[in-house]
Amino acid sequence: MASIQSWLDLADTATLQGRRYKAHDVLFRQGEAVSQMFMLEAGRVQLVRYLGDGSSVTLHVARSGETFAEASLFAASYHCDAVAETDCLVHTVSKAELLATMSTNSEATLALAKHLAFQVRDLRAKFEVHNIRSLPDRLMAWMRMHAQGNPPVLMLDRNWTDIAAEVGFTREAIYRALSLLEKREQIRRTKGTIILVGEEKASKLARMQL
Amino acid sequence: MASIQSWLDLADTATLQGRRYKAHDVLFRQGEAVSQMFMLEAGRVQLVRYLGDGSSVTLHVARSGETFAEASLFAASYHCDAVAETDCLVHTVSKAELLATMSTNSEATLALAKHLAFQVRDLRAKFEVHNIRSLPDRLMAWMRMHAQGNPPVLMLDRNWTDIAAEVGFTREAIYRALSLLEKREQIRRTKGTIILVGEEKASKLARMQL
DNA sequence: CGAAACGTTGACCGTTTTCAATTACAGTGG
DNA sequence: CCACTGTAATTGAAAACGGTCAACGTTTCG
Repeated sequence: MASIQSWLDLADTATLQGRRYKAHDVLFRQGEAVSQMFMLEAGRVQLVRYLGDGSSVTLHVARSGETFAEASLFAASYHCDAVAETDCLVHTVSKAELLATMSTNSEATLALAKHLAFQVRDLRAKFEVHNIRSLPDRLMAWMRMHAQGNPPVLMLDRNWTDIAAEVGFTREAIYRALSLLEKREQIRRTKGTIILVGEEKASKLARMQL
Repeated sequence: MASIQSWLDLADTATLQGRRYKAHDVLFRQGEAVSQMFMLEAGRVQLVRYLGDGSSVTLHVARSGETFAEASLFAASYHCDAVAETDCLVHTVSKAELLATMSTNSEATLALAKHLAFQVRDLRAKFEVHNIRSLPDRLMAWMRMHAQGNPPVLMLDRNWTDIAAEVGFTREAIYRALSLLEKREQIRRTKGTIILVGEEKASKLARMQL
């Protein structure tokens, strides 16, 4: 949230408006002229594109803390619909104001670029993890990515149900994978933390047992 | 490729250097001071982070046409290794030059922001598709996302093997899904193109047969 | 205190992966 | 113009894997 505020802060604070929507409310429609960008404080917003024949594709589901419609800043009209999936609270910034600010204040633009660059890096990393088919492997990759220190230790600040969703498997499957990894001695579980055991030590055991 | 060039063009063209690497060559190492950013013209580059215990995680695999290490522009040192997976041709831009240009030329910064914003939008969309579990559904979503016109038609410029990889399933599974979708009349295949049949017409049939 | 959410494990079942085999082409050299 | 070769497109069958359902103990929180 801190990083998100950072570049929005650069816009004239006065123009930053908070606004509430109820579930199913429409924030904007495909084709409408772009008037503002958004930062979701709470709730979920669905971005959907409608095709010529009436069918649709969900392009993204924005969650609390995210900004969205950034690309619209560079387009004349929105290229998808934004509909509140739940009640939500968003902050809106006028496109015109933002562009005005950025044309003079290069620092503001840099802040935006930075925000986006990190976003890209994170999304790519997430994507890489999701490309791993095997559950144990994917989970290990996810844990490695979030672990720190030597040996790598993972601090669990969220519950496994959440993590399961992020990793892209069901809660149950994750638990099974966890106990498998523990049996293979690739990880060691303690209340609130997970220690990732080094390849060398673990892989020998794993190969024998399986 | 056009859009990628667009913001690199804004950097002093003289400083834009082409450079070749052979497979396994190292472009930069984690911890090194950031000196440049990259645009991959051809080949594949792996971005890998090493952990304290020597194990590693792949953060991303850059492919031809992509830029990478954009986030490093805002960091003092690279946070991962970049290793050529194949022989490749990259364009490099000095970080110092780029920052200098951007501090005065707000247009250049906006161009970068635009490039990144589109990247974010595309990645999110890709991600959304990958979150669909069912192969037929995911494939339909992918096709809808890439189709144009009414009825939505998909022009096949790549072979299915490639597409299968992008969609996140094996080649064989995709073929099976294709024939299933055709049987259900959700799509109609002809040499080089696929027509997406409207929900209404197709879904009735599908429900009966299954 | 009780309901709801979280953590955990087992069994069963449907979908995908794998492995294997076959067909369809496009380009190549004779 | 044809046999020849390699890659893409298909389809089949068996095995592996994760989803779903079910059951139960444990926390959490109003």
